[in-house]
Amino acid sequence: MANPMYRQIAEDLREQIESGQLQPGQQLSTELELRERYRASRNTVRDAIKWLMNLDLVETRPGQGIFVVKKIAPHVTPLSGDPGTGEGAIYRWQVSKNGRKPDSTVPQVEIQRADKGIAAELQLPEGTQVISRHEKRYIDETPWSLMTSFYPRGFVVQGAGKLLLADNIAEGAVQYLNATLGLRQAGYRDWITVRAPNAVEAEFFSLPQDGRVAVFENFRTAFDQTGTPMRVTVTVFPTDRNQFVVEIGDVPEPQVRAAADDHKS
Amino acid sequence: MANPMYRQIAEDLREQIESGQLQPGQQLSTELELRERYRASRNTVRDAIKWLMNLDLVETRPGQGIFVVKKIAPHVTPLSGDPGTGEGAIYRWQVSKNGRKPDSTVPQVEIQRADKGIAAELQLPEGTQVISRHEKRYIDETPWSLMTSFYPRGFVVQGAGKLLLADNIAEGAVQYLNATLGLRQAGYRDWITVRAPNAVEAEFFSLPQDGRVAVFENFRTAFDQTGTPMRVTVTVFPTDRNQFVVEIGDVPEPQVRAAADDHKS
DNA sequence: AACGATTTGTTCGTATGTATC
DNA sequence: TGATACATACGAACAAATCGT
Repeated sequence: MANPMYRQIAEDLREQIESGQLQPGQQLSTELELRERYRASRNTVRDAIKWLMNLDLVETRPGQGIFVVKKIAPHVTPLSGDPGTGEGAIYRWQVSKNGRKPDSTVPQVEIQRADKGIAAELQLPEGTQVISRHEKRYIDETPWSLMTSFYPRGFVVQGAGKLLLADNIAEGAVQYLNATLGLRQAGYRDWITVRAPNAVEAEFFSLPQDGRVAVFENFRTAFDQTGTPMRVTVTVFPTDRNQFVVEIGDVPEPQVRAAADDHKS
Repeated sequence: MANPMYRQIAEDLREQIESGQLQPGQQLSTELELRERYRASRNTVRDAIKWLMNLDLVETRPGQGIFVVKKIAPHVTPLSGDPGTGEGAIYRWQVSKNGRKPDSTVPQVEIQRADKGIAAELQLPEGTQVISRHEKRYIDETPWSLMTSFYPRGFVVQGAGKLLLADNIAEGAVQYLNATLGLRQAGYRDWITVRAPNAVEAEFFSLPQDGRVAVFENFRTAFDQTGTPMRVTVTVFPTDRNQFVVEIGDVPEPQVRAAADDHKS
């Protein structure tokens, strides 16, 4: 009696879902049937469903019904590795190594004025022109991440003209900048946050319009051999299909592992 | 007209919040006033408020009113660093370096049977007894993270008896295991996921009971000089107050930086 | 292509409970 | 204690999406 009725209904359905009585993708009873089963009004049943939607356990489809959400098999992105490796090539390799099909759009290249955050990372005055290279990435045809790299505009006049071409740089941007400008990527810093998706991101990733499913935002600042920032890459990953690994020091070959939960009260 | 009324109301209020017209912590008009201002019923106004609550922009306090949420100043946890460093000492150092006050409970020690995930990480059979050391951590009196470390039970009979004491290990667990068992922490792997908090976590961190604010879950597996796992640490961090940095290769001194958003459509 | 049946989405009204000041 | 404000619950009506006939 302590809990309101809609929570009790939600708890009951939750147990059925988490016990596997209701399988992912399976349709549950309609609002009308639930109303009868729990002897509650339609609005109360709907409140229970909303609760479960917030927990990302069910989804509703207008005109069809209520369904247990199908969890997407996550992709694990390694954040550590050879500091001198580029982004594009290693992405495809990492994904296909796991037997999945990577894909990405042709880069969309623009010249923009650096906003405060990008300017600070690149150690340039705010408003300085920078080259922005934007790419949408997919795994098994599903939208997976949005990547945007920013380079100082000066790189182009110094001889790295390919940065302005809307085309994949075959040898990778890191190798290309090394060959043309003698810039060696000596290291990078990743800065990981979680936030609600904006409207564009929600649309692209097919996330609910409200903020239920969050996104990772990773700011990667790459430095050359002199410690000068040479690139900032901002990548957005939905948290429902992305995870990260970092390896520091000597770590043996990774093992296959399963998800685990609730280790400690 | 495309959007339902409650969304339009939510959008209007959202703009006022994000433009700074409504400051964090400030009280909004009451449901009654909003009902009159937007000429909508109370339920429609409440739907708009619910939408903003999902986006974590406002919070409601029964008997008081509706308030713009105060964002908590985030703490940034470095995931990279000396692979041989322990957890407890470096945590306090990292936090106080930023001028904030760290705090943590005395460890709560238990002997548990390893569940599937922990057993796999420690490369032990499922159900093997392990030592669990659980600690609650605070920053500036605010609950900040929940940490649980798991060690093989065998460490105790081999001479590392302090692991069973409900007390902070002054020199740090890593140094202690080195001194007693000759185990050197050669490296570790962090595996980062995001999920909805469970009831206990929501309670401890004062998060809403539904899954609106997610938590990071970091599985850290530490390996000794032979490549054998010696510890698994599971730490849970609310995403609304925690961020991470990883540095790979040569990275210059970090700079103070501000948040940035929406770099690319 | 058109229609009807089913199902969820939005909006209103109303009453009562509970928390805070 | 009373007034105020949000929380829960019921009922009702119409809109919009989907599917099968």
